[in-house]
Amino acid sequence: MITISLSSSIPLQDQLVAELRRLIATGKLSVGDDLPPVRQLANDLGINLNTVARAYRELTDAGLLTSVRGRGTVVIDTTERPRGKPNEERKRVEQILGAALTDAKIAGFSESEARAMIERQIERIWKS
Amino acid sequence: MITISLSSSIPLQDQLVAELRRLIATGKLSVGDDLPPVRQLANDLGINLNTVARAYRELTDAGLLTSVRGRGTVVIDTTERPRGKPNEERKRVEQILGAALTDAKIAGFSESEARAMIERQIERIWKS
DNA sequence: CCCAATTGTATCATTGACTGATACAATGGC
DNA sequence: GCCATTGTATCAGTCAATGATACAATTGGG
Repeated sequence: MITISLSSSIPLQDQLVAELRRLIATGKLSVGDDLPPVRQLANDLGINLNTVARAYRELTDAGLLTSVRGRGTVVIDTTERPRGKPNEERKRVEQILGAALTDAKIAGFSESEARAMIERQIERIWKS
Repeated sequence: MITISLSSSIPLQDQLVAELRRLIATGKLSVGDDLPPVRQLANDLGINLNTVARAYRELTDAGLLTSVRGRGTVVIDTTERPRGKPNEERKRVEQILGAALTDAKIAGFSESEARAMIERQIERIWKS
């Protein structure tokens, strides 16, 4: 269900966060669902448990998950759809985004690779 | 002509390479054009001369520039679109994605709104 | 009630990429 | 030949990412 690339230049933690965001955004994970314990997921993916824990922490800080020691990590929010905005403006921005993503696909990038790049850019643009 | 962000999380060298690629791809730099000496450009941008030299070197290795000690750096090819190096390609695509998302933010869209639009485009581009 | 298993968290060390300071080497004009 | 200009090489410092390990809280079985 969750796949990451150990050889990618994209940090493992970022890849994992992107994967989890994708699962939540696409409904593969719903409110109330339990996530695997950090040790189990870390073992399955072949990475350190801290890397998983930090990914969980990042999404917890973002308000998507909640973690309780000894109990586990649960989905508590599935990010909502956008509210109204001028339709033209949305179409324009969406077209630019679509062009950029199309470029990414033509360049040979997979969906998850594109998602990882998107996460990095969102981090840079909205959170720094 | 060349602008980079000192506070960005994207490495300066990568930003500079992307900028130079952009100038070459858009015809702002043509075959035979001289690039600024590494020290001058470094001084203009407020960064280390090595960072500029490494960016030049990267594009030289890619076959777009030629550098001769004591003489300078010149554009020798404007047609090349290397598909070979996934890492370089990734940074190029990431820059385009970043520009699109920056546009979205300037247009007033929130992070979650941007994510929703991204989901829609990914659905369209990769899954249909 | 205890204790052991389970689970997330905190701390410290290591590694590698990025950047910079400085010295070196080649080219060309005078 | 000299020297200013230009790219290159070498070394060091910083920081993010990752990992190894120990700690702390919760749960459930006896």
